[in-house]
Amino acid sequence: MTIEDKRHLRSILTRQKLLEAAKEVFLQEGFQKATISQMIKKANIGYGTAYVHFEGKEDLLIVLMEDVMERFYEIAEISFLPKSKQEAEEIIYKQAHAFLTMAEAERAMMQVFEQAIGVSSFISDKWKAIREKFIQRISKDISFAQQNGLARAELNHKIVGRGWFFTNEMYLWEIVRNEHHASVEDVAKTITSVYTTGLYL
Amino acid sequence: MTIEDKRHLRSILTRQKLLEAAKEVFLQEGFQKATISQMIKKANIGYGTAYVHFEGKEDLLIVLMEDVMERFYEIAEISFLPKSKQEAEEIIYKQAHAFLTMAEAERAMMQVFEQAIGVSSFISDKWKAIREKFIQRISKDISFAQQNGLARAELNHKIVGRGWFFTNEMYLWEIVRNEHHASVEDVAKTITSVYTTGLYL
DNA sequence: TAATAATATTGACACGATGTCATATATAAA
DNA sequence: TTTATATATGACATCGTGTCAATATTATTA
Repeated sequence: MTIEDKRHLRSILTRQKLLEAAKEVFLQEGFQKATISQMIKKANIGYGTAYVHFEGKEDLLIVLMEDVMERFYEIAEISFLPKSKQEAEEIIYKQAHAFLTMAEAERAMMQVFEQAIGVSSFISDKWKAIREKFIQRISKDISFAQQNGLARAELNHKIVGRGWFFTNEMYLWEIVRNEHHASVEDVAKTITSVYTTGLYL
Repeated sequence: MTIEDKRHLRSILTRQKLLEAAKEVFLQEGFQKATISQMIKKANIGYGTAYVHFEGKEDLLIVLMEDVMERFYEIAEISFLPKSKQEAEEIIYKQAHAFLTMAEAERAMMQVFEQAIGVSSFISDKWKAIREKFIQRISKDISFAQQNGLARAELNHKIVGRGWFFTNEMYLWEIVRNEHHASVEDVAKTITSVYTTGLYL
């Protein structure tokens, strides 16, 4: 349709140049130190142009994070219908492992993201949505296991689910910061073992 | 000694006035929106004076947080020598409860602190020190329990300890943000139950 | 006591980042 | 070609920071 629209194409190109420049600057400087000036300079566009395409730094980062966030949602949506304690442990291990592996795979952008969470309530809300998605899923799974007599029914599934995700999340950030001293496998294996032994019958 | 030194007394008074004003501003505006200008205005002192007494916003907050941090260290130092699984659960519950109760008791300042952790690496390091103190203590306790045949020896005590603290810490921040929907007692009871069942024999 | 030294306070200033807006430029439509 | 519309631009106003030479206050010395 508007393939022939040079103006629109130019606009898209400008936007693209800015996004690429912004990514470079974010990775190099971190979220806080990154400035619009650095980005527009690197993209060879005018200062005001940045504000035509985005509302500011936060907006730019959110667009850059979108595919990473999408992958988190995919992990969160992994279905979970175990028939035994052992089967549960296997599935839970895989999910924890996949989750923590994301931290390693996307470390650079996640580092920027972590900084941004502390500064921008907009970005903080984005992460909160991911967190709630996971917790909702986990809690539902626990509930399912309880109904099937696999898990201790006396425990509040929401509280347990949050707690389990919290352990995973904090390990995620440690890995992102490169502050972990154990391998992703060992971490996933150990926390999963304590969790499933503590919850399942 | 220097009780007669009017200059020094005046200096201490100025510092005190600034600290009090800073606290008010921090609580009202949060860490990011709080400005030196607001503080010196409230304290009725000159702008440059603030920089004579403190290096900036971060420095001011750290001084204001010192007694709260001290109390965290006290909780972390609670000794832990259980003789049975049940005894362990009781002690661990108490510690978790005390930890989460701190969040409620110091909610206002902790909210400011949380924001500051995201922005200032200096303050972030302060919290990291508290975290490591807790984790070190917990890991040691696990190790002790393992040596006495109370806990599963095949688990890496450091990984388990970190994971356990992480659950507590995240619940702490939820409580600080007033985003929790379960009582401190229920949270402490539930996460302790899963943890001790998962770890102890 | 007066002069001098030491300490504490001050606000103007330079700097750097943000977001806006009137203007300029490039493209499309008439 | 002329007019209309979409994009791009950078100068500008605003705000917060941290510094520093100047000023005010208190102590010491002669």
